[in-house]
Amino acid sequence: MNPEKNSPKMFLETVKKLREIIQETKVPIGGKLPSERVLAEQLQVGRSTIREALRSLELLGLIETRRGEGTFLSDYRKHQLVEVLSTFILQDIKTYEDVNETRQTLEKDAIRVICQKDKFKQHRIWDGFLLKLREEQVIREEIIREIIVLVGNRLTLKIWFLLKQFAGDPYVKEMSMDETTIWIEILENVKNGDEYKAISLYNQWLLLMNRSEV
Amino acid sequence: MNPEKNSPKMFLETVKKLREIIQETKVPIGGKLPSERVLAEQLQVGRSTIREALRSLELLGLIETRRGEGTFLSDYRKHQLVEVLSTFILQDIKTYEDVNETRQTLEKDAIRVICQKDKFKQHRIWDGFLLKLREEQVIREEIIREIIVLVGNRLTLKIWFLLKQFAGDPYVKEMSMDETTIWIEILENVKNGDEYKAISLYNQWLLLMNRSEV
DNA sequence: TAAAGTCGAGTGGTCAGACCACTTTGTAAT
DNA sequence: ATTACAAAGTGGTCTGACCACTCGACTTTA
Repeated sequence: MNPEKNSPKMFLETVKKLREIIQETKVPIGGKLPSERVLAEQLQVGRSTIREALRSLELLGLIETRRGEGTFLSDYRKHQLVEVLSTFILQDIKTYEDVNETRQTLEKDAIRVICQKDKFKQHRIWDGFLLKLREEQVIREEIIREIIVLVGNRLTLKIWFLLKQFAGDPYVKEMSMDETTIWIEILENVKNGDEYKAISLYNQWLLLMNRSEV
Repeated sequence: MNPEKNSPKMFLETVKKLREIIQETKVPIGGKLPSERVLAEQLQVGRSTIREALRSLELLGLIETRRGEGTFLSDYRKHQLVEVLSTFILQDIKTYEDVNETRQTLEKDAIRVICQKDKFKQHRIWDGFLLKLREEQVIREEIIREIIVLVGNRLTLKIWFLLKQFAGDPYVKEMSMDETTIWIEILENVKNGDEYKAISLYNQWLLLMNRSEV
């Protein structure tokens, strides 16, 4: 009747412990982790258990393994996760809509915040985008990302980035004339700090996207 | 130079094959998958490889395993995407500020959406909350959660719920008189669908919270 | 006959040991 | 000093063996 021995989901415990090790030993991104055999002895578990945990983290893109070399802490902007999850999750259209809605929520709020902060109003980045919008092709994603980056909330940025990958997104397509026009207006209102107009235009853009997406 | 001999991550191949099996045999949600031993023979790989793949999917919340029973396809609506991702996303973002801001973004948007949807305006739930607010003690968290639930975006709800846990949150404390007053006003404006007033009051509440949080 | 108890087959959880393929490193031969 | 080769270390995989647990069929019992 050892409650600690009961340990349901040993491998989940291992995942947790691995994370602790990574944090405590301050492994830098790209840094090398102890070998599987060492970890097994260190955590007093079998190598297979260690491997199950490591493989899970690998599928998440948290770590990267190279045969003959070792296991390395990876930069977690890997896509494997998205590919796997999308086939399971995005089958459900409702979920797909949820993702889009949530992403749009973050984008709208970013626009609002930018409009409210004085220091951003005269930011020369807007003029740069306006120039690009009028001359060359710009992707809406670049603009939106720039806005969110400027807000400075890294958590929002990361969530947005992940959601963007999940959405089948029309973000990478080239912009139509109508869209370009709208985004020029949006940026001009952002420059002036006119929150309501900017949001209103963003909503117009969403409607435009939905129409053309049929 | 045998490209097929390069063996690009057998276990990743296994993940893919498992996905195919699940789709082809049309395993329903909650349905049982073949046992690990059967899968191993079916895919002509060792059981350990199968397990590494299954454990990865389990960490993602795509499957559920019960010792002595088997492996089951879990409801992808309650996937652990957010939980898992946030675990490592939040580890390098210690800033509570980011967490709080993001959560407030979601809350504000929920309020906006509720105000805009006609069918919610006369919802009797508001009257219920108003009654409770005036008589007994209600926790702000309940109100906010109810609002987000009503919006109906499960992803947002999950993210919000998670953020709430990470934030040191003052949400569970009892409400002061001032707060109660503000929330009564918020709900009344929500009832009337007055988006701007509701948001404005919410912002007032945030200021109040920041002052008293010193 | 019906209820209770027992046992075995099947399942996931874990471990140990053994290879393999590959990379790095150190050493020996040139 | 350079090169060639062997050894050690690492992840990748397989096998077989237990354990703990669940469930259902069977036996026993009232």
